[in-house]
Amino acid sequence: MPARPKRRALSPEARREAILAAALDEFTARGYEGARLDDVAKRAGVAKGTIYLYFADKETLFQDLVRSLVHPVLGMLEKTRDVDIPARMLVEGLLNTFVREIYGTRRKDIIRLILNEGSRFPAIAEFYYREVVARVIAIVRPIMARAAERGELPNDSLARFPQLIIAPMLVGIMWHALFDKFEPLDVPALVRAHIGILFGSAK
Amino acid sequence: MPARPKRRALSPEARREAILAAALDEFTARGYEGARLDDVAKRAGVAKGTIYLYFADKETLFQDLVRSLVHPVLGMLEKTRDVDIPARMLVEGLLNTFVREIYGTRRKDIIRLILNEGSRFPAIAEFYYREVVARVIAIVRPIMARAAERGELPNDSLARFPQLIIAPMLVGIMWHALFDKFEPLDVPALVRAHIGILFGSAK
DNA sequence: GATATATGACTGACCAGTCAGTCATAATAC
DNA sequence: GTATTATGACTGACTGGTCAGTCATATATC
Repeated sequence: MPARPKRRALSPEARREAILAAALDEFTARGYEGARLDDVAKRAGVAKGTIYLYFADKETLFQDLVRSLVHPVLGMLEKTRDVDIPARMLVEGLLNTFVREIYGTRRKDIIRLILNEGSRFPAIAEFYYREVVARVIAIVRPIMARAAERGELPNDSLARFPQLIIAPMLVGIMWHALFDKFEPLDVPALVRAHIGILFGSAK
Repeated sequence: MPARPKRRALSPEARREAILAAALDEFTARGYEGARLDDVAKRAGVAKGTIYLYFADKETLFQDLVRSLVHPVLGMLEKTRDVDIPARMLVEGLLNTFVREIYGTRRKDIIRLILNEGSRFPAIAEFYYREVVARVIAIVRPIMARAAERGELPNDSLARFPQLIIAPMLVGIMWHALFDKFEPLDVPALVRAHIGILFGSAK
């Protein structure tokens, strides 16, 4: 039990994590431009110069932050590839995972950060599109098309517009950030209602 | 045809409009923090000091900009109040208006600005919630509830979560700003597909 | 004591907001 | 109608403060 952590008590990896965690807090609270590296440093318990030992500059810090939080999700995605399951099961799995692993965690803040700052960071937008959005669509689309052929779905709308599947989740994230204090939104219930509309209410 | 516009060629109102138009461009392109008033002035063909003759400060300029673009929509809303029409007709009208008057105009940039900066401008978020979001919900909810009772809708999901109605539009706006260059999205078709899912495809 | 790591005072660029001065136009005088 | 004076909208150089990024120095580690 180290009574008081001496300097350099943390491993380089742990220090990097501490800086990323602090950066998440600051970027989330103030946006990219508004976040100050002095505050990130203070929050991470580190001097400002130390940040520059781990990250080239503010933009790299931001991009590495996004990547570090998006990466684990890519692993989950891999598991869902090349499966042949009923459409409803896929969508329920996808949305439940989303509620649990993204809406229920700090990752929702990353989604918001990407949506908010993405147009000013083409590299981030492209990275996210290529690594996440395109992959999810590539998984979902053929399964929805098959479901439409089989008559599990009344038509091919979801195959043509897989965006319709996650749209309510994104709105849930935005609502939570902007309007929850005026009118709280029960996002898990929202998602259940959404699934009911897409596939007909379960009995 | 004035060969070269003399000083004070514009009416005060026109000058105010010019500044707001320039501000829309700059805030849209760079976000609130990123926008520089020097650039707004240059774009409006005005000296920086002039901006301060019309607006108290940067924040006021931003808020007045949002209000000036949201205001006309409030008028449209009024016309939709206290009607008793079939749910499908209301939703189609609402979404078509959205596509035409918001997605098809610069107003979509205002929506994005509100979604992006709203959490850092509680005044804006509250204004937008109270003046727009809450009103739309107040109009839509009873009509959806009635439709559910009448059997026009299979259940009361849309009455409980009117957010499900506009969610695809918001995703359309975001997609357009972030991912359209990688994979274009046909938003009017998206909306038609969405209506088909909500109410069953029209024959 | 040599190397690796960390610090935080410092620098320079940047930018919101200011204000003394300008000048086109309006008002008044003749 | 012309000259003189007054007005205030407009200008842009300037100021004060902020903050990303640097680097000489300090501290830990072996």
